[in-house]
Amino acid sequence: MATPLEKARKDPESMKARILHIARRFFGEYGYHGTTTRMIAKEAGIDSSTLHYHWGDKKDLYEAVIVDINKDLGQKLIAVEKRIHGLPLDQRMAIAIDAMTDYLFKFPEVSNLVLFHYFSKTRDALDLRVPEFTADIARSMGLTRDRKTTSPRAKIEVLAVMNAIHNFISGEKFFRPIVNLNRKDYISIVKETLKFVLIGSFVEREKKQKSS
Amino acid sequence: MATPLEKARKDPESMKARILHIARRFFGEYGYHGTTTRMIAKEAGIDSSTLHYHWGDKKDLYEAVIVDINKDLGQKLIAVEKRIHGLPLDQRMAIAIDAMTDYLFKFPEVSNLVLFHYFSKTRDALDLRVPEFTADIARSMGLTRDRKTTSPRAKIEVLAVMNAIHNFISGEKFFRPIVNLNRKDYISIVKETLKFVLIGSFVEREKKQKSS
DNA sequence: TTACTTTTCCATCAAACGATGGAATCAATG
DNA sequence: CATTGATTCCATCGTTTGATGGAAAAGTAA
Repeated sequence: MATPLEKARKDPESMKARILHIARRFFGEYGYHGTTTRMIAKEAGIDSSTLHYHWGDKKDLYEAVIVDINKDLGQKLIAVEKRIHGLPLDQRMAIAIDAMTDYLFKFPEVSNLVLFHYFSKTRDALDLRVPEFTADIARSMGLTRDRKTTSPRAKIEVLAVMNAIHNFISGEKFFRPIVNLNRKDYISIVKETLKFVLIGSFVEREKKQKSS
Repeated sequence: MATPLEKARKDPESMKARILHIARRFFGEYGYHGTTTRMIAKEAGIDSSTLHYHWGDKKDLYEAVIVDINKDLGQKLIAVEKRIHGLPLDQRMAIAIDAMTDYLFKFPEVSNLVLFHYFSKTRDALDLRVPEFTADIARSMGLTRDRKTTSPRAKIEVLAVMNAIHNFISGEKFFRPIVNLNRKDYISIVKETLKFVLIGSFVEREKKQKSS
């Protein structure tokens, strides 16, 4: 029952996990085609055939990476959901944005890989079913009227918020020189701006809805 | 004085322009490493050596593509700026979001390439200086107090807005199945949502600033 | 036509890439 | 110790990729 990925996640010291971790970073930075198995193997200090021994083909390793980061992301989202449950909307959003931003700045490959997966195609036909969080987040943020279905509008709103966060993490190397700030200041100004831009409209709408 | 790119931009019927146009699409969809010169040549119905004859190395072609889309983008931004000049902030933002969204949905490679350029590295050492629009947009939107300098905060705000737009264009193939809408409805709901999310906070802040 | 230039294709190269078979090494168990 | 299984490396294969030289074709001007 234990898949290779589960094994690797349980024992972070294993070579399997070591390779997976490095693969996350490289695939995140250079994308699927921009990353070679030799790059990963060299960084891990092993031969590329050892990599193949543990994870099979490049495609298989990439799929494992995608599944891996989606598990991490899902766990983090659940943890955040618990923290904000029951609070008023503005606090819910502020805390969620802070927490997710901190987390993603710590593991930027997650944002990198999510965005790569959104925005680019791959020549190799790899079909990976990725868990879909938009509906859950929409529910957690109280954007769904109906308990069961989530409207397209609500999902689009969630995507707008999530992507806004991912962008500043993945785009750091490009954006930070533009604003000319050190990493610490960049992170703090990003968090401020995200909260400023993203929260206002939602809170305002909620006010109007309650008053009517 | 006429660079190859300028030539190609002036005569859209030429083989040079034809290759450039196809290269835009492929580099936008598959990224730099995900695109092969053979793919582009095949799509253009020519031999890859003909491609090389016109544009030189792959790196050179890619650079030409980046410069090309940045010129297009710059021209579009200037055109939009003229339309919104003098209007109140909420209208300025609404019109700009509408216009840019329409434009980018028509030429999605532009968003694709911009985001690729933001979020991913390339193995080949290609250093392209890309024109930087954030300061101009910030000025055009009235986010700069000082005439000459643009604060980091203002630039980050501009990036947040621009990226929000790019995301929904580049992410269409991924997001549209999630919301399960046809293209027309997707575009319209994206525009609505962008205006809803992005405009509110800025207008609200301006109100407060004026009243104080 | 002829002479010359521009453009295109064909054949091919060297390097990089993903992948594999098999020998060598290490670890665990009796 | 010997045996077995798991792990790692080395050598190498077949393809793909970017790139080039040179012939063929198309276009231009006298």
